[in-house]
Amino acid sequence: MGNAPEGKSRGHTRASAAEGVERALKMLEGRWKLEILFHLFGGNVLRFSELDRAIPGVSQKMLIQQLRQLEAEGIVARTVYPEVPPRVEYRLTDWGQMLCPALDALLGWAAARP
Amino acid sequence: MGNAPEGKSRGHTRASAAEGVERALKMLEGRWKLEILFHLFGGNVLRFSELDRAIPGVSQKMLIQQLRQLEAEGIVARTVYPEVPPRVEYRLTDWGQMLCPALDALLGWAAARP
DNA sequence: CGGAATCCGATAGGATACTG
DNA sequence: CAGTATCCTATCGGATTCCG
Repeated sequence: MGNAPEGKSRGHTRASAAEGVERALKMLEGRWKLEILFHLFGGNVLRFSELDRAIPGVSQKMLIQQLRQLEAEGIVARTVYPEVPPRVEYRLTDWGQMLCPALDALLGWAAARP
Repeated sequence: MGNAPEGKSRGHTRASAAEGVERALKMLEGRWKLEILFHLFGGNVLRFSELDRAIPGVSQKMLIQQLRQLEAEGIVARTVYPEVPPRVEYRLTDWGQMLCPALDALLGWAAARP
């Protein structure tokens, strides 16, 4: 492709790397997603109402919206127990758990700010 | 604080880690920021017009806006040469360069999607 | 060349009320 | 309990025009 001065860790082109990271970031964008994720990291399993109470300021609409998006992306798993009253539990998928070190790298970078 | 099942890599509380990552992500949010960053990674130094041409679809307004935000956050450095016609160059700061491995971690995670 | 200023539509997110 | 549905606002981003 003309010029590739030197590769970054993998064999991506600048364009595809930008797109890939962009897609990854899009999955995490949203006012409440990170807060949800950090409550679920470590294998925690929480019900809708527990998340609602654990995250101050979130509305039910936003909470369910962000959860649904995380679920659609395969980061969060949703389990419905056919009981009455209804019980729904949220946890991270295996892949979702793998986000932790990546976010930690980002946190480390932010902490290194001059 | 009641319960701390087990810490993640560092000594952060869930709340502060979420906030920290949230701040980091906010710096990278914006339609064109990643594309800008990937053009500057590796020590590349580009003029405004070069970035403009290198990033198809971006308007001057958006380009300058995203550049200004990256500059304000200390990720990008802007150098003005008092010539005529004017010349302005953009490059990453040292700290900005350090973003690369963190984004690569994110890319690696995205690539591991089941 | 490297912007700034203005207008304008789309979307993200908040408040509130209602439901199976 | 775990959501829907509706309305409303603020911010984001695009298009265009003008300036030193």
